[in-house]
Amino acid sequence: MRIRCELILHFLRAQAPDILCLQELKATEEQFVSKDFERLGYIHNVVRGQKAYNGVAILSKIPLNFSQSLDLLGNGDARHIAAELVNGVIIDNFYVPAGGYEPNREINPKFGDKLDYVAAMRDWSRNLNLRRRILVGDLNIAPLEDDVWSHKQLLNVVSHTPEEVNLLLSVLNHGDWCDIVRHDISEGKLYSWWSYRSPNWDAADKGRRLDHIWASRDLVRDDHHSCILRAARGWQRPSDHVPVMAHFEI
DNA sequence: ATGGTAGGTCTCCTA
Repeated sequence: MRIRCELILHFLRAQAPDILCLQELKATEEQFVSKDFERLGYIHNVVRGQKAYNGVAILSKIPLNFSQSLDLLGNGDARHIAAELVNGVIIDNFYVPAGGYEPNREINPKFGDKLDYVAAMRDWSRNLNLRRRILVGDLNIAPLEDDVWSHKQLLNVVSHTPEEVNLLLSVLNHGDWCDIVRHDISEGKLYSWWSYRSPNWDAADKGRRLDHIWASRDLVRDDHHSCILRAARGWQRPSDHVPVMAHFEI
């Protein structure tokens, strides 16, 4: 996040969202400098930081009633922060574990942690009274065939295995969330992430939709819209993720 | 069939 401060400010000036949720800050709360964000009107900010790894934040122009942070694995990872806006809408911002390379929890404990984390999200979500609530984040899972460049070639690749996909869909369905970006853009391939390891990301276009915005059903109206800012992947010193945006009339 | 890049830091670990 620190190395991408200028990119974030550029995005905020250009798009001026009311709220920006960040994941994988790789910074402590002390290292998270919010003065520049405050200058742009984001004065209601909440951060859950961690040295070198993880870390999540919510930048907001809208006043917040309170914030909280869940530790779903009980290991101290900074992977969630939630805030309630003054209008009563709660935003949950998650950074789901990436899960390592081998999609087998017997030989790769990181994959087991990922499965456990998403299962804990399902149990948490199931007990919510789901109204006026938005869930966003780097969920590190691309659930649909059109969320990856090749469904068949990624079936055994962490982020698109049936085990992960079914777990994520169980969070979505048991909680009765609406995948608002897919609701708004229902047809065709849709990606939010392109690996750094592919030098020609644009031409090769081997992307995945790892970043998501979900909403409780009561917030889903006819007049909202979503978009993914693909162009941001081509900016100077880009992140491998691009902004996913949704507009709500609340 | 394999390796490719990036960031933060413990010169390696995680993504």
